[in-house]
Amino acid sequence: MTASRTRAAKGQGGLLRDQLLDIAGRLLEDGGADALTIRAVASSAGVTPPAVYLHFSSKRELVHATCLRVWSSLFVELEAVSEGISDPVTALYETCVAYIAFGLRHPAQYRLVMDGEATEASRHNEDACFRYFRDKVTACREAGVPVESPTETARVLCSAVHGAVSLLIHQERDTWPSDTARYMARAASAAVHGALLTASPTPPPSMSAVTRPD
Amino acid sequence: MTASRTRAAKGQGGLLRDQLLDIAGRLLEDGGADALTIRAVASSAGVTPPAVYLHFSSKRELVHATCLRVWSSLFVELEAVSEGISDPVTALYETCVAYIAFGLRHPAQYRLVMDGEATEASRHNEDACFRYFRDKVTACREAGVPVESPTETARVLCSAVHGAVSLLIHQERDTWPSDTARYMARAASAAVHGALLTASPTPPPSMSAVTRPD
DNA sequence: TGTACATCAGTGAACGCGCGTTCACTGATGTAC
DNA sequence: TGTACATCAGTGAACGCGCGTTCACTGATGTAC
Repeated sequence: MTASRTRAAKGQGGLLRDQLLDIAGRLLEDGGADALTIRAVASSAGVTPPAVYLHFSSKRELVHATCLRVWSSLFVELEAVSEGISDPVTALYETCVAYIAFGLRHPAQYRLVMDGEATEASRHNEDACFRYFRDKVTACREAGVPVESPTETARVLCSAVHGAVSLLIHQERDTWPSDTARYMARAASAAVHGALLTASPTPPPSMSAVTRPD
Repeated sequence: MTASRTRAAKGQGGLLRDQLLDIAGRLLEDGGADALTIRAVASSAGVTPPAVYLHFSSKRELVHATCLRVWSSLFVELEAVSEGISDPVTALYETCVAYIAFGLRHPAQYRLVMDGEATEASRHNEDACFRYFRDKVTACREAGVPVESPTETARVLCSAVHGAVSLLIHQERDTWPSDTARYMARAASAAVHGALLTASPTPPPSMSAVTRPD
């Protein structure tokens, strides 16, 4: 529906491809996954639907390329966090905060990659993300934190941070906690404490386990 | 598609309604949310699509009724758990386990009520569920666990158990951890420990906070 | 330097599909006289 | 006891919709001779 557009020059057909991906991202933000259709993308680009097929062989591939973009921007943000943090537990905590922040900042994108249908590439990226967290857990163990199984611990950790994102983005924005930063910090803190403190043989929770004798 | 069916007797038209809801649940289990269509429900019941409108005024209402069933069976299971558990922290923990178990046992139903579009009634039930957890947290506080804000703590707790369900049901079943019961216990334990131990002013996670001097 | 041609970024119209939903109708059954 | 009638659980055919996708075509542009 966007106004006229000048046709790309001879060798520059590929420019449309990037433009279509930009638009796909914007559609996702504005209207969620249902708004991401070939026709909407085309019309937003000021182009007819068949033009999309010049660059993506199917809708599936368009969605797939959109997902890859989301994953890579998430990875960039996560990797930027640990730089200059020497305490591995603190680094893990800040990684959790960054993950939650990313999800809350891009709810539709987050839903697409996590709730969307699982392609092989999406599985691969999910796995890479999991391994990223597991490596951070392993670093904690190497620094002396008692962790029996980094894989199991990372799974618990990931489920907690995923939940922190997921719970909010599946409800109306006006029911979100007033102080989002505080929520993120608290959720990340609980995730790390919960995952690491149960990483060595621990009795199930009971009064005596959670009250500290003063 | 199910074989012939004998038409209901004179006053018994309502029988079809329950049958349609049973079928809706089964379709959900077998094929996910996409499989839940008016036409599929009708054809599974051995009836034509317009017959569905004798009992539900729209697809939305059919879905809505299906959601209500899911919520009420979840509540029944949660409430059965606490009976006979005197330690409130243990009761909270067992509630978390039961919640996760329910979600993993009914993935499609869980997705429908949590990821589906938010009707007023679904919001009401989500809220009731949240309050259920919050009351359990409050019980812990009354027993002496230091909890600054039960609402905030319950939110963190809910996000963790929701994540424990959500993370698994959004991936292929063959990538699930081999020992599901162990996963549930660990995730629930981490959720409760994480939520309660950060419920009073706590420094952010760091090496010194998670290593116990022996 | 002019012209024929190949290239390539797009267009325009149409396809079949499954969906939710509507509408006029049917035919068995309990009930009133 | 027999018959006309109202009731009501369903049918059958069709509607419009937006979708992904296909196919034959167009028209500007760089290039070879």
